[in-house]
Amino acid sequence: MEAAAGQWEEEMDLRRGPWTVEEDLVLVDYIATHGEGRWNSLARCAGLKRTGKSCRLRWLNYLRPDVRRGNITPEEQLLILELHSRWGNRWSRIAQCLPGRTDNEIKNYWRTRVQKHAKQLKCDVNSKQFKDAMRYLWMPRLAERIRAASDVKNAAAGTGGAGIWQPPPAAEESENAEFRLENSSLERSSSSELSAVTCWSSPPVSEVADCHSLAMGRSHGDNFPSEDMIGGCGFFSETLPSPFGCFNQGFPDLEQTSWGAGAGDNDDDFPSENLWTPDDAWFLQQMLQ
DNA sequence: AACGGAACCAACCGCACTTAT
DNA sequence: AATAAGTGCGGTTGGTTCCGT
Repeated sequence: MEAAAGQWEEEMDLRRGPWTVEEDLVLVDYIATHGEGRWNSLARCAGLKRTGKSCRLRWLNYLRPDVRRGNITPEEQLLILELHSRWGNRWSRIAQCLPGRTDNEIKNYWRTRVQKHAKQLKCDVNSKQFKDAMRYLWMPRLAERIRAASDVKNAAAGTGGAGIWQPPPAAEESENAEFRLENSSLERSSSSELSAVTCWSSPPVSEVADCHSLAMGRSHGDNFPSEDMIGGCGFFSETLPSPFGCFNQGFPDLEQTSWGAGAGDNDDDFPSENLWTPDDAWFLQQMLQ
């Protein structure tokens, strides 16, 4: 039977490339009736000239009813940055914490938006410099935006103060809680917008300093960050203790860095605002001194 | 209006791991 | 126990869209 499946794939003139509406309908109908799984036989039985892999990918990334489409919200951006700092390129794991988002979507977001900003800073996206810039500039700024937006919303609604988004719990705790959006203060409103508010702040020096000893001596190469590192630190584990300990390995030549986003930078991370401002340059200069 | 480059994203590929035979 | 098939994941590619010139 299994051998027959392989033979079938060889003999069939398998389609590749973008899916047609007809193919989507066939796949959705078939899964609605028979359920998902056993993708190779599913593809065959449904009469789709696609590999099982292709069907699975199409279903998971696009056709599944709970897939969220549309722009990544600031709250989601913040969560992605935070989780990536913990887990590295564990896209599927990160995606589990953002209901409705797929690993592919998050991966694409990272590769396009985040790496673009790294490029602006003329440093590698995995470099310590960039991670610190994210941590001490980008993330607080995102949090501030979220908070400001919420303040406006609350003022309009006449509701009370915003909740505070605490730094994610220690990994041991979060392994269970997984700080999913739906269970956190980032809960979605019925208008499908994230209603709650967050207040991000840099970790206290002492807290991160505790992590430092664990983080030291480890390279970012293999399986970064390691599980024990996560468990031991809990929060922002792999950085140096304080903002003033950052960038001490040298930041790209600030004079030559294009702090403003380039032409055509219209992404919604900072609408009508550049990510790296001259103020940031000053801030980083102070750190380097 | 046309062109070119950048950005975006759906889909594919290869590999590793798990499960079934 | 060995092998094949199924599944999941991260990396990469290529087509499309957007935007500035």
